[in-house]
Amino acid sequence: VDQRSNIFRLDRWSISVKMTLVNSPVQRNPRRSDALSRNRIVEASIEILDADGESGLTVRAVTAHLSTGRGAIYHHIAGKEELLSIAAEGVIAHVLADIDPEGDPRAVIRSLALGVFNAIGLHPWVGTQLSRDPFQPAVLSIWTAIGVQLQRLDIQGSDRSDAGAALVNYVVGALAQYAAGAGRASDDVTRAQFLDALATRWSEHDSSSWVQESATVLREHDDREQFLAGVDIFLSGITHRQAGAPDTHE
Amino acid sequence: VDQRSNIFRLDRWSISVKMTLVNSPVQRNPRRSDALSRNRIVEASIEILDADGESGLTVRAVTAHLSTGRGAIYHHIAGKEELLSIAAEGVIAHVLADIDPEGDPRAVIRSLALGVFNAIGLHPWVGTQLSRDPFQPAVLSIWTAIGVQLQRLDIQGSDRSDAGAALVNYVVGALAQYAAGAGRASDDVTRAQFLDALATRWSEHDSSSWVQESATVLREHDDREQFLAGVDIFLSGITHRQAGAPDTHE
DNA sequence: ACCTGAACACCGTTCAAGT
DNA sequence: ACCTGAACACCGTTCAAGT
Repeated sequence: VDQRSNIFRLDRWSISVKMTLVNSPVQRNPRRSDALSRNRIVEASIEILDADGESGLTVRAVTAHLSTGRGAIYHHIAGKEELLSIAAEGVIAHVLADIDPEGDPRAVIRSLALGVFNAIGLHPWVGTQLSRDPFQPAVLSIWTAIGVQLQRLDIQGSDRSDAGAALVNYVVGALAQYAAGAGRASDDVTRAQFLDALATRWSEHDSSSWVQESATVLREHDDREQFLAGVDIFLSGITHRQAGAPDTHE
Repeated sequence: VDQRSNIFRLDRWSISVKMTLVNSPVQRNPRRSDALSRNRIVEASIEILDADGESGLTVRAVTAHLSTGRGAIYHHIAGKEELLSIAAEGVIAHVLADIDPEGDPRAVIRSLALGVFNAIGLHPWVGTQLSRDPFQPAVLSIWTAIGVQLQRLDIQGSDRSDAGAALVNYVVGALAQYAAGAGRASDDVTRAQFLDALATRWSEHDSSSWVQESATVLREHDDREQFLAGVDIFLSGITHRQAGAPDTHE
C-alpha cells in the first residue's frame, strides 16, 4: 500500500503481474532414511566451519550437507546462534578432556591455555565464537577447569572469582585476537602497517629507543610464545597478590 | 534456465509473467544540499549504534538517517566493516584524549582501563567490535597508550611487547565479555543458571567448600571491580617478572 | 565527482503441506 | 513427530542513470 502511494507520488504508473500455474501433484524428494539429530548437526557444522570458516556456515550449507530441507534443523536446534555455541563446545570439551588435572596447578593451567590455543589453530572460528557470549557452554567449561586449579592453589572466595575472571577474560580475549589476526593473515600488509605504526607512535613518546628496534621486536614475535608469556604474567600476578598486601602496590 | 529445467523435472508446468510499465521520465528525489562526508557518516553510525545496538546498524538505516541513497556512502567508506571500525575508533579516541599520561604509570594504566570500561557502558557495541580485528585503529590507539606507560616503567624490548599484548588482550577480551553479558542482561535467567552451574561444578571438585558459598560470591560480584582486579593482577605480574627470575616461578 | 534507488545475490526463519 | 521446500522479510553491495 505504501509502495503504491509512493508510485503515485513519483508520478509514475506501474503494473506488476505475476502468475504461476502448477499442475498438481508436485513430486517431492523422498525422505532420508537416517534420522537427523543434534549430534549429526553439530558434526556437519564443525566440518563446514573448519573447511569454509564462519562465513561458510549457513543454514543452507548445513542442510545441504545433511541432504535435508532448510527447515529441518529447527526441530533440533533453536537457531544459528545455538549452532555456533554447541559447535564451539564440541571443540573445547575435546581439548579439556585431554588435560590431566592432577599435576602442579600452574602447569595444568599452562597446558590448558596451550591446549585451547592450539585448538584455535585448527578451528579459528572457535576463537571468535567464545568472545561472543560469556554464558555459553564452552566458556563455562573453561571457567570450571580454571576455577578447579585455582582452588588447588588455595585461592578462595572473591580472590578466586577475580583471578578466574582475569584468566578467562585474558584467554578468551587473546584467542579472539589471534584468531581474527590469523583470519587476516593473507593480508600481511595490514599487519605490517599496524606494527610499524605502533613502533612509530611508541618512539614518538620515547626518545631513548628507536622506531626500528621496536618494529623489529613487534614483527618478530611468535603468537604462541606471546600468549604463554601472558599466562605467566597472570600466574605471577596471582602469587604476588596472595603473598604481599592485596590492595596496595604503588 | 536451471529453474526451468527443475520445473520440468518436477513434472509441473509453470508460467511466470512480470510486467512493469513506467511512463518516463521518473521523477527522482532532489539532491540534498549539504555534502556527505566520512565524518557525518561516522556520527550517524554512532548515533544508530548507541540507540539500536549493533543489529540496528544497517546501510539502509545509516543512509535513511542521512537522507540519501543506499549506495551513497560507498563513495566515502569501503563497506560495513570499515563503518564499525571507524565508529569504534571515534569512541576510543575520545576516551584516551581524556587521560592524563603524566602520572604514575600504573595509575595511568588503571585509569585508562577504567575509562574504556566506562565507555562500553554507554556504547556496548564497542566492546564486541574491538575483539573482531586486532589491527583496527581503535586497538592501535589502546596499544600505543599502554606501550607508552610500560616504557615509563622501564620495560623494554620483548618484555614490553609481551606485557603490552597481555594487557591489551585482557582489556579487549574483558570488554567483549562484559559487553556481551550486558547485552543479555534482560536474560537474567541464563546468567543465574550459568553461575549456579559453575558453582556446582566447582564444588564437585572441592570437598572443602559449599556450592552455596561459591554461588553467592559469583552472583554478588561487581563487573567493574572484577575488571579492575584483573588489571591489578596483570600489573603485579609484570612487576614480579621484572623483579624476580624472569622465566621460572614454581 | 557525487548521488540516487532499483536490482542482485544472498541471508535466517517460518510454515503449509506432506510422511 | 519429523521432514520438505517455497515463501517471507530482511541483508550488503553494485551500478546504470542522473546531476
